[in-house]
Amino acid sequence: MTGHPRRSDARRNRARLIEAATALFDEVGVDTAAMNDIARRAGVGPGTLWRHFPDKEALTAEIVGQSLDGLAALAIELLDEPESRDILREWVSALVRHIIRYRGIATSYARATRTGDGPLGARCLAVEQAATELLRHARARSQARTDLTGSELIELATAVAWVNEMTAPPDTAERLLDLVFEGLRPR
Amino acid sequence: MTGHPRRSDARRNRARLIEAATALFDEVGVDTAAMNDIARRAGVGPGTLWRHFPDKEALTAEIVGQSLDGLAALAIELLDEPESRDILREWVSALVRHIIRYRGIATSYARATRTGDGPLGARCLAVEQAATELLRHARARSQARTDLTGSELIELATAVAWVNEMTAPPDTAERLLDLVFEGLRPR
DNA sequence: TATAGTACCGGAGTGCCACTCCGTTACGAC
DNA sequence: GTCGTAACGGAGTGGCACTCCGGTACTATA
Repeated sequence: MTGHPRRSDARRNRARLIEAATALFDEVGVDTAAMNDIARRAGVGPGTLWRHFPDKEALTAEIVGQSLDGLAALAIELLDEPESRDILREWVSALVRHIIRYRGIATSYARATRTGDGPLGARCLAVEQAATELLRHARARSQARTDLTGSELIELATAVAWVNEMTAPPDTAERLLDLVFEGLRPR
Repeated sequence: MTGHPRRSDARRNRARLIEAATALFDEVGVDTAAMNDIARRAGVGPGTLWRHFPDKEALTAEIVGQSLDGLAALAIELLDEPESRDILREWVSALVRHIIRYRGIATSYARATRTGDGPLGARCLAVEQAATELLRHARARSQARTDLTGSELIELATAVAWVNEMTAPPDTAERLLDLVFEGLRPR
């Protein structure tokens, strides 16, 4: 599946590109970071960047993918935790923090989750499955309404992350999550 | 404040530009519509478009502003309705539908609401005030939790509208609004 | 360890975008 | 009618994601 092993310079350049992109994404956000800047920072020509990653989303997926996989793994860990903890809420918080970490990524997520294809698509589906699993667990403990689906949960989490990206204060997200979980009506 | 009356050709071109932009925004969405295309459709040079509207957001504000004002007005109307109706929920639905109507507008809204300046800013502040007023009304009738603020309500509505823009089915919004209003927990 | 074959590289180039500048046109005050 | 100037048209700019191709350098083979 992975085909022939790549040439040594190709491997080296790929590593440099990922390193440069990670740094730039952290500094200025995914949507602001220009592909040419990433290439220059990696000490590599633009053409090289585009050969390694066919479009910007592919590069983004490479950078962000690992921590996305981490979210699916976190769900499995949490399912083994003691009963008392509200693991659904904890996991959604982690998801939102993850999206916020890379500014400008919420849009890519939403699109990838919807279509399910592209380099991000598969990972987003895995995250959605994790959500469904956590939801089943939470429902059994009366911590979530029974008609709520995994994709709805993801959609709301993504939406909260997006609006938090837009509005300056970064602690808004937790408050909004509280509102979404408990509802806008009085209890 | 409005200065000298404009020349006749200037007034005519401005009207044509607004007409063309409205049509194109409706057809392809605000973010996809290119300024040059709007100018060509209006039968006007690009320079003319840019003199009338200093940037794309100014044009957007002009097109979208009227229905935004309509939302503030709608709030006042609703406050006179009979007690039985859930006017907060109705108004938020209208807000979300309004944002969805022009694809790609949620981002501009979120930014304008946050900063409060720019041509959209003032109108967004008015909408936020309307939300605060409706919230006061709803709180008195136990239809909203007491610690919910107008800006939080707007943020959540904008977030739902945005995620609905991203995910294809346009009827998602009402379902997500239901979830947000009632909460993800069992009642 | 020289050489050939080719995987890979560098960077100029493309098309589209929002946005600017300036020489020219035509409106309307007199 | 004529003149000052508001307003116009459109070529131009810089930055973006993305492409193409002539040249470079890695590695399999001897």
